[in-house]
Amino acid sequence: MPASHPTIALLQTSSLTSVVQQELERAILVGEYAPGTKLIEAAVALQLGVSRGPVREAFRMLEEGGLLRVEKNRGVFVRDIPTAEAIEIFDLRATLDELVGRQLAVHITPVQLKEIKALVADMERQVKAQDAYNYHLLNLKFHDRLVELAGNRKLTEIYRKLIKELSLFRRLNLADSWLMPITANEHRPIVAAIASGDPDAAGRAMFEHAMDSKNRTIANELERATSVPLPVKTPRRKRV
Amino acid sequence: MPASHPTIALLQTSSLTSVVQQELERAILVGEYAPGTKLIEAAVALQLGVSRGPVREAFRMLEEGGLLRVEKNRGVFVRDIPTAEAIEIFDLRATLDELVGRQLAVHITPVQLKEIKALVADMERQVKAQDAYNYHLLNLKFHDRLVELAGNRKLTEIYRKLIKELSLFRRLNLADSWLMPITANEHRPIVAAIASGDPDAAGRAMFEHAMDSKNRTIANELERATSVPLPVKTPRRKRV
DNA sequence: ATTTTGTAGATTGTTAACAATTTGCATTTT
DNA sequence: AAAATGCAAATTGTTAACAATCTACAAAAT
Repeated sequence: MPASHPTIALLQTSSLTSVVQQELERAILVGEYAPGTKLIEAAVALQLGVSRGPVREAFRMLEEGGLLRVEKNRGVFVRDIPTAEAIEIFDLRATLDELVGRQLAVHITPVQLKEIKALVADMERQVKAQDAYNYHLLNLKFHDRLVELAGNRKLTEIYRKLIKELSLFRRLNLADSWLMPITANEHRPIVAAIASGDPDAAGRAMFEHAMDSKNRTIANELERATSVPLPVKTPRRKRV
Repeated sequence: MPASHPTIALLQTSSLTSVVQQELERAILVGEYAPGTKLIEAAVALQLGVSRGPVREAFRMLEEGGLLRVEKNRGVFVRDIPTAEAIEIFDLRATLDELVGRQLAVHITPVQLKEIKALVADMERQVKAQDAYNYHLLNLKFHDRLVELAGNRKLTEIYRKLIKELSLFRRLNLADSWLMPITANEHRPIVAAIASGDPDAAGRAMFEHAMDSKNRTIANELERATSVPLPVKTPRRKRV
């Protein structure tokens, strides 16, 4: 089977639906559509130059993926992850990270270990440079790569889905830049535990790191919620 | 907000898309559409008395849910979970079950414990009665309920998704009825560990049970695969 | 005989039109 | 003034038609 022309390969794999899905997902994750935003079929269709059919299909996929919320006859909205759900996701992620640590301690190769160490070093450079944005990107990359190296594709798939949902949690992403050095300090011990080949130690290190991250983020969030109680605009409901 | 008339509530919540989605999911999980089966839009639409639009939207949801596989321009198929993927799912489930055990050991109430014990007793009755089918249903219920009682809705959601995918793994469901008494014997120790309040013990019991189930199922599958090597009909691919 | 080519039918991808519901706002009613 | 009522516009739900692609099979070429 010869490698097809790139344009042909593109036409064979991507339908309008899939392109719309990817583009909407990108826009949501990057914050172009904030949580709570209503997405109007016709507007999206017009903007992307397609008809409403593919847009609706993409909506259904993103709904199933946890990024959109659909209210029948009323529209689809970018999901806003409530704190309670974020806590659940954090707990779940901690357990998955524990599994990742256990797997890596046993199966990681020297080459992979080197790659991970390079990421940690890179992050430490961003800390020194006070570059919260690039640190954030590298941190995502670091954890994503660890999961990937654990070698369980289903795990990777679910992990990524959880990360996407978390990114809709109050768009906290860059806001908490002052704890950058704190989280950074936990990365070397994690790598060391993995390198030591002790599954329990590596699992525990990953778990604790995830839970620390959870506690910091939630504490942060609760503080913000109490100090700046911006009035919640309740959307009008249908009359029953 | 007064409780609406049931018919009104139905009309407000369920669109054609959602009904088609649920009906297809039911049919797939119950085995009416075997893994590998091609689903033809027009045929499904005709059968359910709707147009192709809602069917396509339901297809996209089920694709995202892991029950269907879509090949552009060629159709959608009921997914056939390869053994490698089943192994991944089993491993993942074991870790999730471990989390469930840890949570339950700490948080389960006496009433809930009683409910679980009743399920175990019921299963033991099915073993005595040699009723593999009802045992299977109760076993699903048992584990599903444990996850539910762990109190993490995101965990429950993901767990159920994994179970659904597993049910597409060679439709093994009832086939391995002779190991019914084996798995049944592991349930009481699990409940005991949870009741003891020791998170590590309960987590370990759940994890081990899940891994045992994995090993039995995979061994079973491999054996069948080698003893009855029925020729795999390779579908015709497009010429490139 | 095997492979290639051509073509009709089946099926999927996409769009456009129509139907039903909701939303916003002016008007009326209390 | 506040609450109900009644449209018109906006938006979503659904269907039907059209376009593009694939599949199956027959005919032709090697």
